[in-house]
Amino acid sequence: MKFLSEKNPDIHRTYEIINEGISKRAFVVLMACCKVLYQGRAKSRLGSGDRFIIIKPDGSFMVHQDRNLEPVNWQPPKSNCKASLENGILQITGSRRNPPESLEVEIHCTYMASYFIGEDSKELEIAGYEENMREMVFESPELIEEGFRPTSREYQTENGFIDILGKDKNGALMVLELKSRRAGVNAVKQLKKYLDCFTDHKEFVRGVLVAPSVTDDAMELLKEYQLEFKELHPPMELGGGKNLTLDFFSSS
Amino acid sequence: MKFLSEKNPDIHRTYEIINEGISKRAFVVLMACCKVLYQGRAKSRLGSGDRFIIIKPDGSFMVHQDRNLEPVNWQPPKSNCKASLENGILQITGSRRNPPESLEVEIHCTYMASYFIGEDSKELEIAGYEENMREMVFESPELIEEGFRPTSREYQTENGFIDILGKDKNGALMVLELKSRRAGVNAVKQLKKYLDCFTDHKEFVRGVLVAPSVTDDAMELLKEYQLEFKELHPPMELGGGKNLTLDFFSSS
DNA sequence: CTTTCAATCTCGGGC
DNA sequence: GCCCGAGGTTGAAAG
Repeated sequence: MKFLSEKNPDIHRTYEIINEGISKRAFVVLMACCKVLYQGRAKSRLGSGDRFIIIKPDGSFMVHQDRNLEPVNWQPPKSNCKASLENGILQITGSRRNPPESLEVEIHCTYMASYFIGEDSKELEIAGYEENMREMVFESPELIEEGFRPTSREYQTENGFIDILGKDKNGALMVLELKSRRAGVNAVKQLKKYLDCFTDHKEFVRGVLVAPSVTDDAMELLKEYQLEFKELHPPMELGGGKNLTLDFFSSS
Repeated sequence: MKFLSEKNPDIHRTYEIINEGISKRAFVVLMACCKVLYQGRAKSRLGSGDRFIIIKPDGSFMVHQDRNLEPVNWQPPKSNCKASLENGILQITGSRRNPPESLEVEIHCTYMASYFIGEDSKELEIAGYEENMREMVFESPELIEEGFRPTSREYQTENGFIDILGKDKNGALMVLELKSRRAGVNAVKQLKKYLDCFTDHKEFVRGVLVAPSVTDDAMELLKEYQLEFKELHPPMELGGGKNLTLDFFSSS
């Protein structure tokens, strides 16, 4: 890991460090007093204050305040980040063509300027998504109910894609809408829309909302529409089959 | 701005810096080789690599890789962040009760450890759909009231930018605050702040909140401050992003 | 390239 | 506190 970090660099030195970091495709990090202007999909302005600025090697560009998880302003990966120093004014500009937009950060004073060239080849392994739930239901249909047989996933209707289509033990058609987290009224409305595609169907079609839980409003709406709810939690198992919790911190 | 930054601190020193930073409610920043485990709404694992770690005073906790805008793992504001050093293993844990979840970062080696205590009182001012409303009012001032003449938009005061400044048919100054959605008490307070910039003005200054509707609380506050409300709906959106793109090209 | 949709979405506002 | 809707959503996958 190569890196450089300086405290209280002046404007010119800050300019040098930023350029060096960007040209070396490093992780550039500043703590500085700045003001920010964004123009593009919308338009925003942020007055002067102390903030944290990050430029990643992939072109991601962020300005973080001391609050909130999200950056107050940003540019996505692949944006073109450049520093400029004109008439004694230091500015970092991140821009892109499609959509046309730019983020301008004017730096008044730098407390710390750094860049890092690190190594990180690991990718995140994650579980607990709706897709994991879909797989689980296909592999173990009895989790929905005894005798359930899924026939197709992502079944296309004129009102969108049905998560899972199947039949119950009596041969009645079942439409499943899956949610990986607590489901609200929107999920019920979505399910209802799918069922509306089967109004000309001869027999009764069952609609089932499958989620770890539902809001009270959603449960009421389910009853009103004569739909069902099946409690099911998304699987939380990571690949490899190892016992993650026990092995994780003792394995290195 | 107070801050501290050290290069290549050992595990014990890193532990001290993190604790000091958190206890002082500072912006804590690390560049370190680490591995990460998350368990809660979902579950994830990230093997060892060089990453950037941020703990904000509000409890926001992030782990950034050298790619992507979003952190690879995180905990939202108000999470409880603590460092622990046991059996020579340094770990930062961010957790919360509702929903129950935790993020554990095990640090193997630190390249840089810092904390910053900055000042930043400014809030982001953003103009999206409000922008269209402003244009509409400028083109058809009679929508506000008969005889209204807008004089300037984005008028700068020490308390921020006034959406529209103008005069009524009697020549009295009018400060307009636009909201594209139902306005709450915050909008009223904002308007009041702008009016406070005119306390030394000889004549009475009218403050008008322009929005499709207001909450009851906001309406009460308006009366208390002797401010006015004008119902106005934002222009029908014809695919906001595309409009913006077209404007961008035709104006340059 | 565009379109679509889930997300540990986040964030703010109302209730 | 829960719930709902918006977002410069982001990001990934599929067409």
